[in-house]
Amino acid sequence: MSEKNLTGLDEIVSLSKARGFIFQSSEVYGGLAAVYDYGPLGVELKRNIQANWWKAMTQAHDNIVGVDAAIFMHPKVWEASGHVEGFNDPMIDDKQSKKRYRADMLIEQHILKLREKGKDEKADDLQQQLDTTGTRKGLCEDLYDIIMAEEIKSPDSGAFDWTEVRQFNLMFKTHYGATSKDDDDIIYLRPETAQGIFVNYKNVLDTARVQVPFGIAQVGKAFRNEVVARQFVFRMREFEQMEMQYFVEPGTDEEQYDAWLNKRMAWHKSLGIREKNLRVAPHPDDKLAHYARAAADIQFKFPIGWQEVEGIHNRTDFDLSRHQEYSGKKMEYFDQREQKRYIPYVIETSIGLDRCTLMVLCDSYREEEVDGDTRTVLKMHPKLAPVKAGIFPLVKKPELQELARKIEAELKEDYTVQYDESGSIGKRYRRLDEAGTPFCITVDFDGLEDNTVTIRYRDDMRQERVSVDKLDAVMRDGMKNWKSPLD
RNA sequence: GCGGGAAUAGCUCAGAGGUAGAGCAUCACCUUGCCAAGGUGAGGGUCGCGGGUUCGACUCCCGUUUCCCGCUCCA
Repeated sequence: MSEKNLTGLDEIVSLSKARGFIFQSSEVYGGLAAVYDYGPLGVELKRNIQANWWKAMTQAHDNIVGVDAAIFMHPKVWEASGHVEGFNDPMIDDKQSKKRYRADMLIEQHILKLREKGKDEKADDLQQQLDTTGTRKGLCEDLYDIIMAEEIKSPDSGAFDWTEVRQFNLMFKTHYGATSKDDDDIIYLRPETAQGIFVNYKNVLDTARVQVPFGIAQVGKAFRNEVVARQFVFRMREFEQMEMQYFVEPGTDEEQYDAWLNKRMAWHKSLGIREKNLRVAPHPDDKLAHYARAAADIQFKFPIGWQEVEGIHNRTDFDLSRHQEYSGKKMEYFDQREQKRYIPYVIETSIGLDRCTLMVLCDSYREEEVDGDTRTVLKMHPKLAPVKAGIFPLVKKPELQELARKIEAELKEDYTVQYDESGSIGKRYRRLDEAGTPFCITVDFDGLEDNTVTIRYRDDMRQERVSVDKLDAVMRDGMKNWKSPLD
């Protein structure tokens, strides 16, 4: 059986639309950039992944609990977290070299040069102007005016060919309150779900009878005004995170970090993702985020290259300390046994649900040659499949329809199933191959005599004769013992 | 954000200054005894959107939106 490798996301995008996994948002109005909607198959797949994660993180551990925090949060949260400060840089682009600079840094360098040349008076004047930016026309305009007036040139190209100054704030703003229009009433759509966990850390500690080390898990939407949002659902402006923050005693954080990195990698494999397409990529120390002591990505080999699906971070006590500072509320944990007090360190596991869904689609997508014909099939783990079984009468005869409907009604109790009697039997098999459906059940006339049906497997198209009573058990086994087809 | 390319039916695409086609998909009826290709028919597009040129624009020009590739950016 020969196969074609994906060379880009095109096939996935087409299939997603044609079969109803993922659509572009507001398509009838021309689409909204970097926003996507999940269709009937997509929502099932996504929810299955989410449910699997939730179970693996909460149910499977006795010291991890869940929360569901609101998207809106007090604006001070984002001051404490560092997002307000960190996302407000005014940037300017050199049109010649295509390089981007922080506008205020350009001016500061220029001032330094002036001082080197002994033009202190001029430098003082500029410094004064720089210190008062935002008081004349506006932050960006004031900076731009200085650069224009001083004819500051690009450090790289020496060109004087600038775009205007723009602010890249990655947080979405909105107004809180129906009549609000003042800047005072601005709140943000959360750029990460983690803060919803940190601000509830005390509540959980006080109510859930947990002791360090313990974890809080959450699934929810987050929003970022990415400068470049692209590549289908890989980088979206509205996306869903599945996060777990694990609170540990300082000093044990490195060990816990390693442990969680391993556990999370194991989870990805448990989804049936092929090992050759997974890897861990540690962040070099100089690339670490402001809050992190150590960080690594779990990456998947997408058709567009190795890309991050999940991040594991040692966030230290940065977040809790900052919230203690900004809120004035104690974030310490008191260890009764050791009689000591400390602010816990936090190990974060943060995975993009949309990226994970895309990963499953990419990893399972196959185009196979079958008798000179191309079969498109999604060989995903059966437990993730949007539709678990197709149920077909071999031909459209009332007796067969009746038994097929009866089987459908029974299986419906526990599985998502699809009844189909249109077209040839082969066509129906192939149709569900594209939806990743692991089992197809076909009712024929022999079966009316001995209460048996044919079950056909998606991965190898193998067929088996089974008793109707055993269907549930056969499917259960098939799901439990499934192994990713090697290629 | 910059540079380049693209946008025609649900999907993949052809076409062309005189108001659009194919394959697949969808639906109906017939057929069909286990791997997409049987028969008959049907639905579906103001050719991304807005302007302009023209007797006439899907086609030419301008703008805009969206997507793709590269750069840039990326908590």
